[in-house]
Amino acid sequence: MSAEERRESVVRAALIEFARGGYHGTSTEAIARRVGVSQPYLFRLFPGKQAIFAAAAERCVEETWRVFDEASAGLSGEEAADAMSAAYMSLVEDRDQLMMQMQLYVSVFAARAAGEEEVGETARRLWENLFDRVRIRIGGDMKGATQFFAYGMLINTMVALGYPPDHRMWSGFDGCEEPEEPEESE
Amino acid sequence: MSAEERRESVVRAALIEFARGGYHGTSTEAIARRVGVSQPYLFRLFPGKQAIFAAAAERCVEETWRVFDEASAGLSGEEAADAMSAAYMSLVEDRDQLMMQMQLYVSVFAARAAGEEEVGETARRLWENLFDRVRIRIGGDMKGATQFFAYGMLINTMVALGYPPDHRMWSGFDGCEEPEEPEESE
DNA sequence: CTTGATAGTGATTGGCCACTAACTTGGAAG
DNA sequence: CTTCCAAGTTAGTGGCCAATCACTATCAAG
Repeated sequence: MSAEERRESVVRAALIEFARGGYHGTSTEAIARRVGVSQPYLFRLFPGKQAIFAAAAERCVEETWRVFDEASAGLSGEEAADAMSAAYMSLVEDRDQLMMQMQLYVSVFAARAAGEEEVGETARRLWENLFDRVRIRIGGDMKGATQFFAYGMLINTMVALGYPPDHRMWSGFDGCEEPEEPEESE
Repeated sequence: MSAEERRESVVRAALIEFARGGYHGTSTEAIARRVGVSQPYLFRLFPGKQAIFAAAAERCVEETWRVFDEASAGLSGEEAADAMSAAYMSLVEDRDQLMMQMQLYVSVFAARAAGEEEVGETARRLWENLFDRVRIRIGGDMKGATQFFAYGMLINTMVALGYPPDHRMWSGFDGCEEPEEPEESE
């Protein structure tokens, strides 16, 4: 297998492992095992653990846009927004994709707290890119895009906590009806 | 200083450190240094690192509710929602509070991925508790509460990425006007 | 057959870190 | 003054983990 192909499979494996363990909670050993390769070989393909994480994070964002793009191809405005919402909802099945996003966010914060502000700049560029592409697809206004991403982030959170799809906590999304009486004592 | 008082200061220090480094990225040494105490003494006050993290996480959720409760005391409906939104926005200044939340979410996911589903159950109880108290305060409907939390999660994300308060990416929130032309080429 | 490049492994190491054990200090009660 | 307990420390240990080094295997070109 060529080095380039190996790198590709490393990125895929790393995305899964980092999504579950976070940067510090994931050993290069675990990634290597998932790839089916020895641990030292990772350091031939990438300069270090950080580089593997960065590659996985970038892949994660790219992939998210790919899902949105495919789902909303040829559409615009409300229709595009609905299509992308549905697509994101379907990503709930692929928890690792969603969790890698959150790992990216917290890792960026950690890097910034440690004084590495360039990491923050790179990450913001990536994020704004995704945000603006979605925004343009749904018609261009900030309010709509902001709302779209807001619900997306809540979905991420609820997936992290492990709410099953039929749980009452999902009932406040889009077209769901109210399942219970709002009158309760505190 | 009594053991109980020490425990209190450990929880405060741990919240800050864990917020920045995550569970695995934070050493007990760092927490002890912030408290101003030797590292082994932490293990007299708590059974282990996990317990310190759990205490910090619980504190974080409690504190969040305290902020909401204070801000919206005596109010209800729209007024309560607006007051709590403003309060949460002001929490942006206290990044550690917000980031500890995200760390809690990703840690819960990690625990669940490792097979410890009880952690997930506990966390969901905590979260639902907060959610429902907010929901009742703003009038009881799921849709409103869901929207409230959705924007909250987006705020967390943008704080993690380090967007300054006057950045254009904040312009899609509440009463902000559109600052630029939406017509752009992709 | 040899030469060289590319893919890959095994053994190791130095550093960090959670946690333990054994010791010290200070103050209040009798 | 002594006794005792609670608060706190110093020194250590075993385990994990990123990264390095030296080595092997395969294959294609000359």
